[in-house]
Amino acid sequence: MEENRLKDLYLDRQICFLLYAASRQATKVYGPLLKELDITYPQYLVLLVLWEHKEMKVSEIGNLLMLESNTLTPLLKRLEQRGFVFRLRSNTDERCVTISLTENGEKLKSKACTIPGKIADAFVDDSVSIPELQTFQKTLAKVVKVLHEKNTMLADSEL
Amino acid sequence: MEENRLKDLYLDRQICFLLYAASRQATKVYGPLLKELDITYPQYLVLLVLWEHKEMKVSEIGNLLMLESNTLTPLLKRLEQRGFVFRLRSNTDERCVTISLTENGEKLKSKACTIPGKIADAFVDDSVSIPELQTFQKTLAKVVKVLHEKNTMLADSEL
DNA sequence: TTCGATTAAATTGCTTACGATTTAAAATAA
DNA sequence: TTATTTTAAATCGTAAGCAATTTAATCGAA
Repeated sequence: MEENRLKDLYLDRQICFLLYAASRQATKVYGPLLKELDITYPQYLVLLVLWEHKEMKVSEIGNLLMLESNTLTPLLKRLEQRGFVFRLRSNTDERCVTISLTENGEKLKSKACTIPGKIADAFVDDSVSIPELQTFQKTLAKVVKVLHEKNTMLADSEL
Repeated sequence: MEENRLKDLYLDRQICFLLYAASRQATKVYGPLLKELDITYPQYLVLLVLWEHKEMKVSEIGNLLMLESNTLTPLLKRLEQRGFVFRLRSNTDERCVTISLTENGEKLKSKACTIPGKIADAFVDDSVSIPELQTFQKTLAKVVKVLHEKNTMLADSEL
């Protein structure tokens, strides 16, 4: 009985470890590609948001990436120092900071557009078919949603 | 044509971002549970390995968790300072360091055995069925394997 | 046996992550 | 209007991660 529970502790059957490992391995696949642009994976994610939306508040970027200002502010300052983005405190609401792309930041988009294809190639393998990956992605999206809701619910209940 | 490729850049359809988000959200679910033991998630993973294997070299832990000494050494030193593990340089091969549990480290296991059940509950939801999660876990394991092989292959080819 | 390659950990430097707190502005209530 | 609360970023401290390098021990071929 108790022994059954202890078995659950074993590493190999834990979905959370697999997510943790998958995330790090996936990020590592980006390594050589992002190195050519001299940016990191989280920086790439922020740029993806800006390439799509042109201009966003820090909190809006945070909502999309599920990151908060304690992570984003230093990251955005680094992107600003590199000359990829502007950080401008809003006139209408001085609490907010609007992030927008510089010309160089905009230019990076054309260099980055070959990346998704190359990444997709890394996932395709004899052992994992495309339809399997599509099903996988759907469940993954639901898992993210469920966990995120659980976490934000928990955080709210503490106020 | 080109525009098609650019669409791929958009965030919402990228499996890598979902993995990145899922990993962080999953770790966050552990938060309150691990806080009671006063350990972090990566520390918990190392302890899982030791609870199962009693005694392991740093590199063996690294193989299981896909982490290297640059991450593990500081983490293990922290576990040592807290009195959960011993770090002992091997007599037969002084390059290796053997990690083993202290009595306190062993004791933590009984406190931790309720964690997996509680985590599993967080994944279960109306929108994600148990069979769906099982299928998901199988693909996830394959994805980790494929990506990891790709990364280590890439690293080896650079020597 | 000896010297060059390999291996295991550790170290260095930098960038995330994130809990907790702080600061300042805006919204709301009194 | 004024006081209180809420909100958005920023700040602080700590712990991962990881590329690149270093240190020291072992292996292996000449």
